[in-house]
Amino acid sequence: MCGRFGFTLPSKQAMHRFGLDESVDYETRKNIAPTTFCFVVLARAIEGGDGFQRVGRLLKWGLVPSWSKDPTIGNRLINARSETAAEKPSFRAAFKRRRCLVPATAFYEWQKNPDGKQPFAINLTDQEAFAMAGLWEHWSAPDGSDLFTFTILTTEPNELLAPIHNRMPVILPEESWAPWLDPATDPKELPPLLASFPSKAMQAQPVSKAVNNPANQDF
DNA sequence: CCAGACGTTGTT
DNA sequence: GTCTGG
DNA sequence: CCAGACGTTGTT
DNA sequence: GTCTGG
Repeated sequence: MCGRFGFTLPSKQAMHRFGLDESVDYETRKNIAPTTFCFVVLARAIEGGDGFQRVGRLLKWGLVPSWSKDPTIGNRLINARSETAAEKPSFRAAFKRRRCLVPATAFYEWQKNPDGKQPFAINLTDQEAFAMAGLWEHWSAPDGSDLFTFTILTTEPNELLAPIHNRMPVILPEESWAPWLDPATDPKELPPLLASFPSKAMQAQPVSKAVNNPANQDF
């Protein structure tokens, strides 16, 4: 799965890396936990024209369905299975029209062994920032305020991740970013985008258990 | 018709 | 054990 | 994902 | 919101 990740690319460079037309400033973080506001990339329709622009936004990690009465459901919907998200009531509306990229420079997985759990950091061998596949949603609070949330899609682990964990986040190759973001993409074209990323371009290293505490940013 | 559920992970 | 919060 | 909290009554 | 179950 993906319950923790890091994103250390500064705002200005992220605009270039992800081809953004508009964005927001944020603090880089090595240790990003669920329920916090995170930098995501989504599509915004061009007014009076065709197509869309890519915009950067800060959304809360943990998807709250628009019909939910209790927004704390988001604490448990930090991931969505890519195999079933198109059908699940909590995710299907977002899967159709509100897909997003979740930029990261690493994600963390915990490997169970006889001594306990060993955290691993996984990133791209070339150290580039990458994009995890996400879904976002809008929830209106009873008091009229708005809450924008997102979740990260998961898939089968590749050869690198299999010894560590039984799920991994969906990582989108660059050529998949546009069709994933485009609300007009034919739904039939989406499942092939969600395959496990090739392990040859990735590396995993054990890291300090200091990562366990979301308050720790240095380890 | 209304009421109630709607999710993921991992562990057992 | 199970839930909430970061 | 992990960390941290969790509750009532009655008695001392 | 939408589906399932009674």
